[in-house]
Amino acid sequence: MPTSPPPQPTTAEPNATAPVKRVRARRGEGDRLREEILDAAEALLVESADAEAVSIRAISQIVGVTAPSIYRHFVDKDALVLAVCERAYDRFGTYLDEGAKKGNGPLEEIMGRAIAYLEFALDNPGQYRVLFMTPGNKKPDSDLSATPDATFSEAKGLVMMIDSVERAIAVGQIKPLASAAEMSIMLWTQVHGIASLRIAQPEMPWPTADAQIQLMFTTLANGMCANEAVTAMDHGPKLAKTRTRTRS
Amino acid sequence: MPTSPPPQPTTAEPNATAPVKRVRARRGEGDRLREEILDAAEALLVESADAEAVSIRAISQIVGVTAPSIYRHFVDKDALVLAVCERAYDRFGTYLDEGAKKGNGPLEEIMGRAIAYLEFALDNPGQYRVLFMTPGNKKPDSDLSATPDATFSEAKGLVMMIDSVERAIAVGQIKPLASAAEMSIMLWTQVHGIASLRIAQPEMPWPTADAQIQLMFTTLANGMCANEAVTAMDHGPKLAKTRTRTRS
DNA sequence: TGTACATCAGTGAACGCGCGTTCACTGATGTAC
DNA sequence: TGTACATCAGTGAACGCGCGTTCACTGATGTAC
Repeated sequence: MPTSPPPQPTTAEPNATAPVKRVRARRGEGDRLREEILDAAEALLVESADAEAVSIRAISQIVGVTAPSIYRHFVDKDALVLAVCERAYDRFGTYLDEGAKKGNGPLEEIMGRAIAYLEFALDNPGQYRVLFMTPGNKKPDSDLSATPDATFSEAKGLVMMIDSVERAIAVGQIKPLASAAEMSIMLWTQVHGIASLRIAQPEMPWPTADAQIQLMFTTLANGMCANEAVTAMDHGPKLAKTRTRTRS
Repeated sequence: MPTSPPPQPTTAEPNATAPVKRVRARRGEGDRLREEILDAAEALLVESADAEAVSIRAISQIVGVTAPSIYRHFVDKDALVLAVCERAYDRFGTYLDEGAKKGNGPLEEIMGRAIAYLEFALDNPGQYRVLFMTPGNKKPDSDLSATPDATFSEAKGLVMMIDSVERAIAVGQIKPLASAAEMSIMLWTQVHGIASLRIAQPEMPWPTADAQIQLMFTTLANGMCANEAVTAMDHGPKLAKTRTRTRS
């Protein structure tokens, strides 16, 4: 049974208009604000994909609450951003899984995953940016060194991809040009390349995303070079002097 | 003939030690500080590839000058950052051209360019980040709409790449799976994918950059799928409902 | 050669701003007796 | 059923900080006479 709204203090209208006039959460409903804060933070992240333009004050204003009340739900700003990322990351993972489920057979799973990846990234450029285009502390530092192999298994999507590739190789759908892990990473970097360049340089006259991913598939399927040209490609290390840049 | 240093006010040592004690530039040498400012700004950009942690104050401190003197050389911070980017962009372009020159024949030019691209990106992650991993105003907005086709011709490296691909197709080294422009963009996104993911996620246990680009070449050369699997790849549009995201 | 003066590279103090965060508080809600 | 009280969601004022930028200035350098 809905309780009657509390009388407004002194301001003009008692109920509607004005900046929303939040109804204060009930005793057990503390988590409601928490979710609203996350929503607002994510919204800010999306519209101004612009770095950390997201501020505690802006978030609190959207939610219709004062800045300090955020600290009742998150110990500090980092914790908030982390929570936003985790939520987005989870949704991303779920979306990829759904994409994979659409196909039957490992090759179609892989394609489904790649397509879902690109869809999610282009539909959620702000989230994609913080998750995959920005260096640094998405996860608390302690976690990183905690489990040595966790770095990759944390990237759950990649693990699933490796699994699909292994099966595709076993079934004979994919040539084992390298280990399943290396090939999965290649697929990841390729689709990430499309997504991230489009996001970072939206003003460029790109082909449609569809054309791009189709060309990627076609090239993977057919190979790009005439046979007599292939020999040109086989000589030792390609990169000179480059510092490794892994585990800086 | 070196003029004798001016007497120090009251502080301890008259000449050495202490934070460097800049010699003030001569009459015509105003541009010396300008270059030093650019160097410092770029250095900051590199070491803290972390967004715009670069501040006027930090720059001026490195150069050994007070903050306001920067405004004698750049009208505001945006102009400074823009100048840093332009300088880096020029160097990048030069480096790519050198990489291309090493090979003979269009296919080797393409590979040389791709390899140089990855080298530059991994050796200059800070610069690469601002140039290709961060959305927004690298160029003054006016320029963007000025010349309609300038958006791509501004990306000089891509234009050169398209040229190489055209020649490679003409010579029969590359199969025309799509237009030269589309294929060039694909090559760009692929190598960007490798570079940008390594830069954004340095803590991941990546294969060596060399292994990655070799696998990319190999895959482009050979195709990745067994022939009987290829048919699975040919069906209409792949992406659902994704908003176009170009020219937002 | 000597002096007065214009030039101009760089200074030092200050501005207003938005930020993350703290602190003591208010007042509605539910509970114990 | 009625009252006193603990709980706890949210407030309002204030903090210190680093930022980009401005302003009037200083004082060495080069030039004109």
